Amino acid sequence: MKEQLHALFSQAIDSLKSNDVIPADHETALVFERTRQKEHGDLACNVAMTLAKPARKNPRELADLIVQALPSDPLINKVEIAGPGFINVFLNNEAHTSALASIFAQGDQFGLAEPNSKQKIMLEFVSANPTGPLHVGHGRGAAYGDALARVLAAAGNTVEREYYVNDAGRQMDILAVSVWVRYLQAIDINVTLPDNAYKGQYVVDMGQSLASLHGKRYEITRDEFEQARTGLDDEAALDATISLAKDKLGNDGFALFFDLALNSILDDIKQDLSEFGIDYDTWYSERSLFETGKIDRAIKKLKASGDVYEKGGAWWFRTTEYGDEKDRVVVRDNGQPTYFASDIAYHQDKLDRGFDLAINIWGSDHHGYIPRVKAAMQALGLEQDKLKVLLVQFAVLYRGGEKVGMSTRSGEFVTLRELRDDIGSDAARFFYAQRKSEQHMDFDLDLAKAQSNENPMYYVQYAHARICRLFEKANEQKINTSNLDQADFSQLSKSQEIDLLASLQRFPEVVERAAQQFEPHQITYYLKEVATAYHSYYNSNKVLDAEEPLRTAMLALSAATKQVIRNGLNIIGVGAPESM
RNA sequence: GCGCCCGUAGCUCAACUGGAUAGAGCAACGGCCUUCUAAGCCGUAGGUUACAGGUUCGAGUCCUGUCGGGCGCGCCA
Repeated sequence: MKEQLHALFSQAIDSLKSNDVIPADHETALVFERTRQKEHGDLACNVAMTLAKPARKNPRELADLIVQALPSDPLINKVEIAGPGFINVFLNNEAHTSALASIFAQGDQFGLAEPNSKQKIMLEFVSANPTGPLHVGHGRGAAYGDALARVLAAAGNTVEREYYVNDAGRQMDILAVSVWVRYLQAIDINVTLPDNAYKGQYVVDMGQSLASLHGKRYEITRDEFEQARTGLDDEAALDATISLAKDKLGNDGFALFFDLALNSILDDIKQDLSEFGIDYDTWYSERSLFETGKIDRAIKKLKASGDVYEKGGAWWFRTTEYGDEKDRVVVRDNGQPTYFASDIAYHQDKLDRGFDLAINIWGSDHHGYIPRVKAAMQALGLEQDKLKVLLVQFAVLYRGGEKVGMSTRSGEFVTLRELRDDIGSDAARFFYAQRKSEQHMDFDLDLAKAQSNENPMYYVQYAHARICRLFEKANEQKINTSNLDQADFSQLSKSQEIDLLASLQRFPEVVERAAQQFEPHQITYYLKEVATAYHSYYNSNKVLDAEEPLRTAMLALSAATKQVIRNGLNIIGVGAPESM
C-alpha cells in the first residue's frame, strides 16, 4: 500500500520539479505514516513540510500544489490537507479489503518476506558460563534473542543461532574445585567450602555422585587443604586451591571433576533452552579455539602487525590506538591467554564463516567490553559494521516486595526452569518479549505467577481460540466455509471491519520494521492491537446470524484474523491454541 | 571521578528513528451473558513525559546542564 502511494507521490513531486516549484536536484524522502486518528485518514505524508524550505513556500500552499499534481488512483477515496501541512490520504474499501486476498493466498507465509532472500546473519545469545543453571536474568536474553532470530528470519534473513560455551578459564576451574570440595565433604573430610566458591545445591549433588562413584580415590587431608590457603586473601586462596587440586588430582583427576561439572551443567542448559523453545544451530566451544590453534594464530597476526607488544612479562593489545580507554592484556605473564584473547579469535572465526552480520546479545554489564572487541576487529582488518552488539538490561527481580539477588556463585537466584514451571514457557516468553531490550525491567515474581492468566498473551490467544470455535460452530450448522477467498469482500464496510482490516494489512510492515530495529516487542504490541480489534468486533456482531453474502465475508475476515494472529505468535515463539 | 543505559498515569510498559489531541494492561469506579468461549466488550477517572534551558513549522523523541536509578571502569569471565 505504501509502495503504491510512494509511486503516486513521486510522480507529483517530479512534475513540480519540472515546473521549478521544487529545486530539481533536491533529494526528496517520501515517508508515509499510519495515522493515529481516523479524522486524519489512513495514511499521512509530511513531505510538504519537509519541502517547504527548499521550495520557499509555506507548507499548506505547497501541499495544495502536490495534491493537484497527484494522479488519480482507484484505491484513493480522497486526499485532504490538514494541520501544518499534512497530506492525509483516505483509502476506499477495496484498498482495505485487498489484504484479505493476500492473506488467503499466502497463509502461513503472510507477512513474511521471501525466505533467505536477504542477509546471512549469525545471532549469538545467552552464552552464559556453564557454571550453574540458567536463571531468570538469562531468560530475558534467551527470549529476546530467539524472538529476534525469528523476526529476522521472518523478514527474509537467513539466521543461525549460536551459543558460545565458556568451557575454559578460571570460572570453570573454580567450579571444578567447588565440586571437589563437595566431594570431599561427601566422603566425610571436614573441609569448608570457600566463601567465593560456587554454593548452589547442584554442586553438592555433583560432589555426592562422584563420591558414590569413586569412593575415596581423590581424597586429601583437611590439614593439607587448609594449609594451601593460609595467609592468602579470598581470591588468592581460591587460586591456590585450584593449583592444589590440579597438583593432587593430576590432569586426569582434575579433568574428571571439571568435565563432570561442565557436561552435566551444559546438558541441563541445553535441555532448559530446548524446553523453552530455543534450538541452537551451534554450540561453540571456547576450548576448541585453543585446540585448533586459532588463538595462537590471531595473536601471532597481531604481534606481526605491531598491535600487540610486551610489557612486564605480559602481552598487551594496543586497543587505545582504536579508541579504547586503555590497552588490554591478551597473554598473562604466566603464559595463559586471557578471555579477551579467546574472544579475538572467536570473532575472527565468526566472520571467517562468511556471515554478512554477526549479532551479539550481551548483558548490559558487558558494555565496557565493546570498544576492545571492535578494536580487535579493526586491527585484524575485519569490517566493524559486520558486528552488532545489542545490550539487554538486567531484569531486577522482586519477590514479596523485596529485591532478589541473582548471583550464580552465591547460589542465590531464581532459575528459568522454576519460572517456566510456574507460569509456562509460552507465558514467560511473551512476558519477556513485550519489553524492549534496553529498557530496565522490573520483574515481580509474585505478580508474574498470580497474574499469569492476565498476561496479555492469553488475550491474544483467546481471540484465536474464539475464531476456531466460531468455525466449529459453522461446521456444526453446515455452513459452507470452503471458499472464503471467493467471498464478496465489499460486504465489509462497518467501521469495526475497516479497523480490523487496516490492522491486518499492516502486519508485513510491522514485521519489517521490527526486524530493521531489532525490536521483537513491536510484534507483541501489534498482536494486542489485532486482538482488541477482533474482540470488539466479535462482541457487537453475531457472525453466524448474519445474512448471506455478508456472513461468508465476515467468516473470511475472521479466518484472516486467525491467520495473522497465528503468524504473529509464531514469530514470538508462542503457540496459538485452538481452544482455551 | 570517567563511560554506557534509563527516567512517560498509583503499578508494569508502548508511542511508526522529529509529527497533529502522549496510548494500552493491571489496580479503582459504573454498565453488558436464556443468542458464535465474560480469559471478553462498552464507559468513567487518572499526565507540566524527572527538572531547567536550547535547536525548528513541530520535541516524550535531538543538543547542553542538573537531579535520581541501574551497570561498567581486573594480567576475572
